[in-house]
Amino acid sequence: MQKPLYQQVILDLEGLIKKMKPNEKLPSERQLLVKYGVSRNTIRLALQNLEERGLIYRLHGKGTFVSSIYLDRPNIGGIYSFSEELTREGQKATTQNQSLELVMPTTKIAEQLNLAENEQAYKLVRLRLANGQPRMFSTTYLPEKLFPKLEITDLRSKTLYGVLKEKYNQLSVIAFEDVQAVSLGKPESEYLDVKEGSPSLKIYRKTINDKNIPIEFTISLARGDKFIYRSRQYNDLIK
Amino acid sequence: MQKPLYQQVILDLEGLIKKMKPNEKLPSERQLLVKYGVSRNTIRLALQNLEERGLIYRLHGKGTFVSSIYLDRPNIGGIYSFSEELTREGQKATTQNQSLELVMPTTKIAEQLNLAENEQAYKLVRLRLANGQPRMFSTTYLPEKLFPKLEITDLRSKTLYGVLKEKYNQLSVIAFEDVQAVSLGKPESEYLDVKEGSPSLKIYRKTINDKNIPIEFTISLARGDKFIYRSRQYNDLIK
DNA sequence: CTTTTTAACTGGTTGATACCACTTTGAGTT
DNA sequence: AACTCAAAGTGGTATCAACCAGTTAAAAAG
Repeated sequence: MQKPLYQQVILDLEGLIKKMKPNEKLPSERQLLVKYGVSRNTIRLALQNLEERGLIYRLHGKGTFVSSIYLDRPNIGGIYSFSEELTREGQKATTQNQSLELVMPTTKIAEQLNLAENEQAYKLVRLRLANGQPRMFSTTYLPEKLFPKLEITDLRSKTLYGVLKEKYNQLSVIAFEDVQAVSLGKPESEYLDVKEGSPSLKIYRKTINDKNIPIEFTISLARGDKFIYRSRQYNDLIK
Repeated sequence: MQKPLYQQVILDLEGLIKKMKPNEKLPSERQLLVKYGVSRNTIRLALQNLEERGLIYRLHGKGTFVSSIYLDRPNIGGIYSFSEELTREGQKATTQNQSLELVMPTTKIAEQLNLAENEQAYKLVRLRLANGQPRMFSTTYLPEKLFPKLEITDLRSKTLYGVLKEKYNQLSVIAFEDVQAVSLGKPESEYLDVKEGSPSLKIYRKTINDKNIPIEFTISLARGDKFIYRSRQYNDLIK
């Protein structure tokens, strides 16, 4: 049971890229095709994947090059993780797990998680703090069928993603996030320890696994004055 | 001078998707191939693009489905291609170029653009509208040495990125963006036609070209009730 | 020697074909 | 009626071939 060819090419090219300098030119597609003994389609599949993840960029008529950002920023393309972001800034991140319960989701949530009529979901409410100060208030929904017997005690020593990965063997691959600016209502403002009506980031996140199946849907509220959302956008759009 | 086939397919499928419900099944690749009279390669190219942009998702052995990624959809976000994203949604995107002047940037701006002590920058102020309604107020700084003799008339018929690419051969590759929630002050609230103190997204963007040189720094304010910022985060795993 | 043109690169698009891996369905068996 | 399993359908991987569209450098022209 061997991995697909294009994934083998990806792995090899990743090693090659790591040894190269930013903006250095990679072998052309036709050279790679000979080197690996595969078709050009397969090479292009691999390159496309590397481009999507920001490791390389391609210029029509010129060639394929190592992206510069990758080397400077180790966390490139990684799924956004609250604790990782904070520890990188030297702050201490803690999480208060407020509650975990099995609920019948609203139609909107069920739609996001691809749940059928009578399927339930876990509702996890968390408060994230930095240096003991509230930063983000999150409500997470997880399909019950994917994570049977999830316990709040599972989350005592591990992060949520750690539990999903180790206990349920669920790997998140892509997260879609929508970010909006809102005014805080009363209950949330109390959680975040700010005045009612304060500006806040409302973040919707939907995470899917490698089978394109949704494994998580989270709605977060973050303090506008203490929280910055960071992202990187790659220019791969059609012109 | 015709658009590539797969892009025509994309446009047509976008129209189809808009009429469908979340999680509804699309025609199979082999059905689409007959319908459009193109090869399966072309169909898959189109579907792959739609999948990347989160409009559809595919399940091995089951089919291709309409994504539920759009939430309330008051607007589609992604500052990166404001006009393209909007026209794709069937909305009419327009830009009012308020002013363009050559200025001596603040140290903060100069730092972002890698400018030396006495180097100047163009300051471009724009108001972006959707269906005639103000959505985003942007102030953009461009290094004068990279874009000599930039004229506001250049922007009459083309987008900013179009001008940068065609007149100056500058290709943006990566944009770093920081997003924050703020309350709008008086002048900005008037521009965006909302009450003072309304929640707003403040977006800092730094764009870098293929030589790793900063070519643009923009600070934007977007209406919190009408603008959603969307991003996609990839995990390190190979799909 | 400078300019122009051509040829040889580069990645981008498209077609045709085949088989693999996973899911659902339905015919056949028990 | 329930079960088994083959067939048909789905997207995923892979090859071969050809041409298009930008870019660059070498050859030809002035």
